[in-house]
Amino acid sequence: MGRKIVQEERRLQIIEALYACLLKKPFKETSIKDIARAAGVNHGVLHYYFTGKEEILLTFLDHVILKYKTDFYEYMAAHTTAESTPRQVVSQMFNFVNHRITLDRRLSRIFVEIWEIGLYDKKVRSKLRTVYEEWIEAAREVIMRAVKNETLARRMSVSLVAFLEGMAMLSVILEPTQAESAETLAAFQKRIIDMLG
Amino acid sequence: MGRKIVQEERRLQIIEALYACLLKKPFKETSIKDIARAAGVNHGVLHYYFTGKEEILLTFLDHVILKYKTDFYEYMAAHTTAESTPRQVVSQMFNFVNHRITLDRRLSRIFVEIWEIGLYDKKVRSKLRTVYEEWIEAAREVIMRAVKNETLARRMSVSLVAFLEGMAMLSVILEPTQAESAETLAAFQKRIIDMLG
Amino acid sequence: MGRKIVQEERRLQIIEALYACLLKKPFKETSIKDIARAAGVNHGVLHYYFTGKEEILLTFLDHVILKYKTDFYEYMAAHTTAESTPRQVVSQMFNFVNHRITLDRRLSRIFVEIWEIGLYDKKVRSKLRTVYEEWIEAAREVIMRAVKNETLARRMSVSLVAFLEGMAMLSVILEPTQAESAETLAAFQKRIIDMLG
Amino acid sequence: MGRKIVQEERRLQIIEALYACLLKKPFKETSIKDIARAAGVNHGVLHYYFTGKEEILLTFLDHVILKYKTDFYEYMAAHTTAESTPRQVVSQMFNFVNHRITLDRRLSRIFVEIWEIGLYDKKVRSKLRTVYEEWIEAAREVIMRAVKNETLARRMSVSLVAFLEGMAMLSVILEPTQAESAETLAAFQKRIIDMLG
DNA sequence: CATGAATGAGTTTTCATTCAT
DNA sequence: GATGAATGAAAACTCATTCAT
Repeated sequence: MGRKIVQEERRLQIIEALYACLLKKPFKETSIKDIARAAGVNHGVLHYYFTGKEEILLTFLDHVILKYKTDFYEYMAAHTTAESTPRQVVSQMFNFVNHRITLDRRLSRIFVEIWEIGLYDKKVRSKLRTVYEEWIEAAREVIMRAVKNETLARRMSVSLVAFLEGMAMLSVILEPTQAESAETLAAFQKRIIDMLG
Repeated sequence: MGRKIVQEERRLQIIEALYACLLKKPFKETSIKDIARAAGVNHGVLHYYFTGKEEILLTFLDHVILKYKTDFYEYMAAHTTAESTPRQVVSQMFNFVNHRITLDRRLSRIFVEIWEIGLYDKKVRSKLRTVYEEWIEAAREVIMRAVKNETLARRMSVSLVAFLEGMAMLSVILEPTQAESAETLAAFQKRIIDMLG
Repeated sequence: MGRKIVQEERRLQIIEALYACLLKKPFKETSIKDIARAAGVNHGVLHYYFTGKEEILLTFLDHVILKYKTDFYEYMAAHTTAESTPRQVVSQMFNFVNHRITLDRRLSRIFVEIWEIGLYDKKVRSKLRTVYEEWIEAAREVIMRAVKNETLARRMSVSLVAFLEGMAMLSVILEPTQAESAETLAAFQKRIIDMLG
Repeated sequence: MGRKIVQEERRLQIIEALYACLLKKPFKETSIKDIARAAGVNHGVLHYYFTGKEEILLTFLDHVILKYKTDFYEYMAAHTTAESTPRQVVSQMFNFVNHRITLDRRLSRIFVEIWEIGLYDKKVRSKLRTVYEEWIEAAREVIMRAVKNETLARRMSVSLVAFLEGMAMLSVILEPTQAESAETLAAFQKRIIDMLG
């Protein structure tokens, strides 16, 4: 019993160490020993709790995804009610996404890193695919309440996610001020909200 | 005389080999010997023509950027005239960007790879910054002819580039059909053209 | 506990292997793998215990220096007393230096090697400087007991060390018999002892 | 005819380049291309005029030795006559050796380098052996004129050469001022001259 | 379970040497 | 003769992984 919990804590400790490492170095250049050092454990331990570097990354990814998904639904539950208009719901969705995801430059950096890994790693790509499909689907559902057009809602949600991820990438490369990015996001999203009628 | 040409050809041969390698493996996992093998030359040659792996990448990047920039201006010159309306010009710009860049999945993959490298490599990031700034600027100029509003034109061009790059990334991860992506692009761009009045 | 000892033993084993290698090849031509082979360990081990080739050399140097310094003071303690005359003390010093250092051709070879490394390597030169300054100082102190003249004692000790090291070098190049060298050393040193009055 | 001269000039040009290189880097780290660059010629040329790096060094050594030998005999011829006393001759010998050899730190550095090479390279060691034997013999002859004792003269000359080379080495490692070294040399040599009666 | 010593494959880089032009 | 392109062997170093204690 306690065993399993200790195990889970150790694994958590390790994936948090990976997060810290990824802020400094690309995954490829992050050695098992780097992660172990950051986690404050012996490097042998990592091979005990994980089958290898890849599994650490995959587990890390699962945790990040779960965390943001949970946060999203909690946020939406806290900021919208059954009476909220579609525009209000969409607006709250933008609030969450902007501040918790797109404008979080550290997260953006890590995601650019993960996209790249996903290019060549099937398992990572598969997880990313699920994330984006789920995200697009969530957006589509919210949008559908306003536009009532499947195809249009789907396209709008895909475009939205593409735009947001593109902004995340550009913010990492161009390093504009938060304000600049926030304004561009706001202007774009205002258009969308206007379209919802 | 012939010497300089041989040099340039060899360098070209090598960066083309890098291109081929990047379709299979991330840059970090692509060894000098891999590139040499792909180029059909001895690995020592790569150190003769380049100071190291990084310079090969940087040169590759320069070539790619130059190629697309040249192609873009040639395309625009061939497809627009002084009499073209702003909408026609923007429309042609979309034509080029969609088919030659955003929907070219191989190019998209390579750019995701380069974004990631730029995360930690100053020189690469600096080149990327220039590319995106130039691209945004080019789009802004074209858009300005229609909207006559600096701030708006800038925001629209940033949003456009973010959207296109986001679409490129999503197409790499989600691997939708060309048609799907093309439709999403078209729908989005139609909105923009409509906005130009 | 045992861990630290294993570490120290391995390091010792490795620097002893370096000693053996230096009898055969110059340091520059001695590869990490050569040293590993001589030590009977995997080459990776050398990178585990040392940061690189230079550190192995520096550690080796420290050990050699410490060993001879310790031996010297032990020898002097064993062969002289508070009642020994200055001449007797100087004589014992010569005994030690001749047999343990100057006439040890293997040591001489290694020191010629180290001189050369010190030519271009600051850390090695710095260590050599300390060694020679200490040696000159030790000789000066002993000589001072007899000549009571600072300048003279200093010059005599510098000359002595220069002569001894020159003899070491010549013995390496000319490869005379031990006897020849010993006689030259004895004759020279007899002069010095005579000078002490 | 002219051919041979051109050849000889090229070879000279190359060994002078080696001299320049040796002031900066150890021989082992000096590449053929380094020497070629210093000589202002194509690296292929070096393989045309020499069979390899070693032959360049050997030729260089021959030239240095010849130069100093010639200079020495010229100097002695210019500064002594048949009427000069043995003490005067020895004194002039010291003058030459001190200023042209022992106190020339650049030459000393290069000789430390060459000693080291001679440790492991038979041909170089053989040349060095000849040099030192000749030098000792030259000194012995001069000293013999005063002391009339074969064994003593031999020992004195060996000691002298050992001392001078030891001083050269120490000056390279300890980097004392020229004055300090000159004084130590003078004091030592005064003793010798006094011994000559 | 934890530790850290050991392994060995793999990477970038340097360079003497060769050789076609 | 001169040039510089090409070769391939060898170097230092890194690191995921294994395993005995």
